[in-house]
Amino acid sequence: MNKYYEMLKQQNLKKTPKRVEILRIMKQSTSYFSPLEIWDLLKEKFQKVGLPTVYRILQQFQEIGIVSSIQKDNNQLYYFLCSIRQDHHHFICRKCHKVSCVQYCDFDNIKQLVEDQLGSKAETHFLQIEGLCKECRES
Amino acid sequence: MNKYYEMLKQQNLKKTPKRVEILRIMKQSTSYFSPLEIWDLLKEKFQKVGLPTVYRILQQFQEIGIVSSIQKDNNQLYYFLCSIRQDHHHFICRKCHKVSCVQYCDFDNIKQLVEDQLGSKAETHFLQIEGLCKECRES
DNA sequence: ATTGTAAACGAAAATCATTTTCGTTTATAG
DNA sequence: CTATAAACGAAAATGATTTTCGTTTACAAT
Repeated sequence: MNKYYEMLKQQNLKKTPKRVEILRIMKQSTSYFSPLEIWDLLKEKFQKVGLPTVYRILQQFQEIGIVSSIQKDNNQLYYFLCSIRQDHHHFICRKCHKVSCVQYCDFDNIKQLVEDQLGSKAETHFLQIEGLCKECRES
Repeated sequence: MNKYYEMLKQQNLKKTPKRVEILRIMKQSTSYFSPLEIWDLLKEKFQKVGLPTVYRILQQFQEIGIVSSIQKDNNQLYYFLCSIRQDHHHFICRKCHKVSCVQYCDFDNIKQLVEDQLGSKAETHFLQIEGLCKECRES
């Protein structure tokens, strides 16, 4: 966890009990979480904790690169622990909601295609893959 | 527009003035629209038109494949006209919000990578590319 | 150890996009 | 022309996310 505490300190974010517990919760699981789910789990440890606190912390974690978010059709926020800096993408299991990093990025090729086809300059891209993870497809 | 009217008829959706006008508005532009923006433009033609109607029609258009939606950080809905059936992806200009289709899809390769790396079965994927379009980068 | 201060927090309310309900109107097939 | 399923508007509901603000806390400096 020291890596995360360092990242917090570098951004002038304090190592508070709520932040520590949210990190602990997210480290325990490979799934993505909604703010509400995190809140429910936080309440097991703290008698007083507000939902806005959860939203704030998750946003901050995303800003400093501790968590990433996934996109869903219902347009709600979901977060999972991922602080890999290298370009990569995520595979999400439809059934168990596990998130796995996929070491793959075709951005150089995409950039060139966009340049050739449209004359446009590609700056960022977002790729998300969904399906059934190894465990879920076997059961 | 006949193509769209055919698509409506096939799904038992009537060719109503509101649907016709929304199609006309979206055909006029290469940008994506929020439901609110569509509503504002609709109100120029109809004195009485509800925002839920706009939401309903855009949802239906998406379901039958007349429009696609894009993902933004603010988690709001944005739609643009696209009824290409072939696998492809979209380039979005950060500045003018124009959406262009990119004839490219690496899904077979992604499927194989996911299989090899994770043992998981990729079923769908979502790729969105952002940057500056030809016109905006030149100005 | 004490203190000053910026950061964090909780509670409550606000915001705001989106959806639902329901009674009325309309498109269109027969 | 009529029947009927679909569409619509108005109003209210929903529900996720954010803001405000007064209080508390972490922690660096003393």
